[in-house]
Amino acid sequence: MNVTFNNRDPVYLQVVRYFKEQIATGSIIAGQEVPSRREIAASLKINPNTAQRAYKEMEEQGLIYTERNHPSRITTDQKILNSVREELILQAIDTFLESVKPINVPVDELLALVKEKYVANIEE
Amino acid sequence: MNVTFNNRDPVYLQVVRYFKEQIATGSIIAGQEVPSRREIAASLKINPNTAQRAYKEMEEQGLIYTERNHPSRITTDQKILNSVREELILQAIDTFLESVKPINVPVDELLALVKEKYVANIEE
DNA sequence: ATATTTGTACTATATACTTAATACACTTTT
DNA sequence: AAAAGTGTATTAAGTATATAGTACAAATAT
Repeated sequence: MNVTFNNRDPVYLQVVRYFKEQIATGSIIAGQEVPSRREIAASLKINPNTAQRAYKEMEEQGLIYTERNHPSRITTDQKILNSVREELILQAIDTFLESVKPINVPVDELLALVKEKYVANIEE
Repeated sequence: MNVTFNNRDPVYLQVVRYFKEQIATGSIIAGQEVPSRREIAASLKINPNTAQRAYKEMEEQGLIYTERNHPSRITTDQKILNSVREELILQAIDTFLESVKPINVPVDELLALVKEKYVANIEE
């Protein structure tokens, strides 16, 4: 379990995002049990209430389900699971393009820079 | 004056960013007078204190300078001015790559999507 | 059966950001 | 000279997020 928090977004949303990333990469799969609220709070060093809030959010988005007083599990709804990866990528691109839009960067310059930094980033 | 705020970042930082974008695109130039705190607060419908905080931040970053009781002006330091565009672009790319890094998207797929969405975004 | 572990709920406090309302010294305009 | 517009500063209050501490019913493990 390896989550690096930023100070910008609410922690509970960053936790949700972490699970989405795990789903997107296939690191966690349909029906799999997720850590309890208290467990994940301890391992991420966050407050159990914050963990609860994250799980509640995931439940509302249909990512996990919970049977009364049983550990929560990743949904088995393949439709939802399959959409996660695309959702994350497209949303990242959207945010990115919105942020550079006001600067009028030519597409070629932009792609070249992204490519360059992508490679550099991997090598780190 | 056309600033669209999001609810994620502090308003004063979004104002700073707006001025950086204007500098990056050459819409405002070295030595140019900027609106007074009260003026920009009125036109952006934000609190004068928030405007003051944004200007104070810009002053600390060397983007504007203020002679006692005179309207603030864009710096004439070309070194600073020239670095703004690159700073904005590289920071956007950095944030973008950080956000997709955990998903392990192949560079080709990523570039293709960025290109596709870039074009689609312009046509809007 | 007892203890531990589930999920869930509630109240209180701390912090960061924003807004609100003034105030003051100095410059420019009238 | 008076009025309006500069930048700057201070204090107070509101909101969202995170933390802290506690509680309870139900399931599981011992």
